Amino acid sequence: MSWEEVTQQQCPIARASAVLGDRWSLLILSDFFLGVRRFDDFQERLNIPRTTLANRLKRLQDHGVIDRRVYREQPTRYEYRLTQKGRDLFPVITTLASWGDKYYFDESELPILRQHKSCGHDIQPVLTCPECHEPVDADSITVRKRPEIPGLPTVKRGPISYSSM
Amino acid sequence: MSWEEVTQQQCPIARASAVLGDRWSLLILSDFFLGVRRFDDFQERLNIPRTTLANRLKRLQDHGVIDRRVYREQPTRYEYRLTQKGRDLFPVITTLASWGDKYYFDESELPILRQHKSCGHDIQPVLTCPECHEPVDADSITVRKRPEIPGLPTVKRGPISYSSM
DNA sequence: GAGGTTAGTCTAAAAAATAGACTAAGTCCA
DNA sequence: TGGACTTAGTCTATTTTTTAGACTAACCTC
Repeated sequence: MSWEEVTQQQCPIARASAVLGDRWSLLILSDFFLGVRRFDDFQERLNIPRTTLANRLKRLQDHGVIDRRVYREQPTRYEYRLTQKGRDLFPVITTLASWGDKYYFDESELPILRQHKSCGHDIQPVLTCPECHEPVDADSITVRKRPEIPGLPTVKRGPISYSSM
Repeated sequence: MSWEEVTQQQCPIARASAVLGDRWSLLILSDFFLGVRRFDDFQERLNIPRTTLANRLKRLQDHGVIDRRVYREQPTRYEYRLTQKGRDLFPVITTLASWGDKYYFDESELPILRQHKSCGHDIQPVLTCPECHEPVDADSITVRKRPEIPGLPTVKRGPISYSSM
């Protein structure tokens, strides 16, 4: 099974991995959320090989996560911007950063601080239920496959559980 | 700059990418949250090359995200389990799944449904401020570098903004 | 006209991923 | 006793991807 086929599966994580599943894409995205937009800025900040950066930006564009726009004529220069689809990755980057903060840094030594504009606190955002507003974690959620729908592909990778503990 | 060096940076996303930044790790993690624990089950569900799977499980172990335990003697058989550090990746996998659901599936055709045990609703969890409980997105957060601390490495990849719009 | 800026491309070498056969140490069945 | 099955991997050769770093194009500034 080729990587193309894997990422075409009936699985949102597979689709997302087609876009973000490599060494650099999460770091590039993270830099986008820190305001970076230009090729050479990404290249210098990340120390990413130029060829690889060009390929990654191309892929993010192809998937509609960023777009490229002219910011100066003569000579024509381009910069990259997050699309709405790209901005919607904010929760992913943020929860990943919180996890990294928790396991790799002391609380007093966090490299980047995130302040909630409206209330003024430095925060690590939490995942909550949109219906009852309680925090949710792995134990508070039950996953299940959607019922088979005629005409739609079968969900092959649903939840399982082993009989033994 | 080697990948080892990149992932050693003063940046939580870099540290996280050292663990998860590749084609397969997010998919493997996702399967862990669906209850999968055994080598052959991962291999069959994901169609991942056996060598690659062995390497990934090893890396996740090395980083303390999963551990390997005996579940049967004679012959000795091992299975893998998420550690607390691994379970703490739940928000990352969940927000990534929500993003994939939003952009790659119709609402009525989501492959996997997540039900909040306590309130019973099928939900897409939302990111909120732990202080004021409002939802947060990219626009509601201000990022800044931590002040320099003597004895600690400088934060090289802080937020930037360009003068022009 | 020398040097700088910017967004890339090109090439050869190194590293990583892949397919698929193979292994070890047992079990289960007849 | 032998044959098929189970399970968690390893081994090897090939293909794909990544990498370092030089180079380019088209303009600007001094």
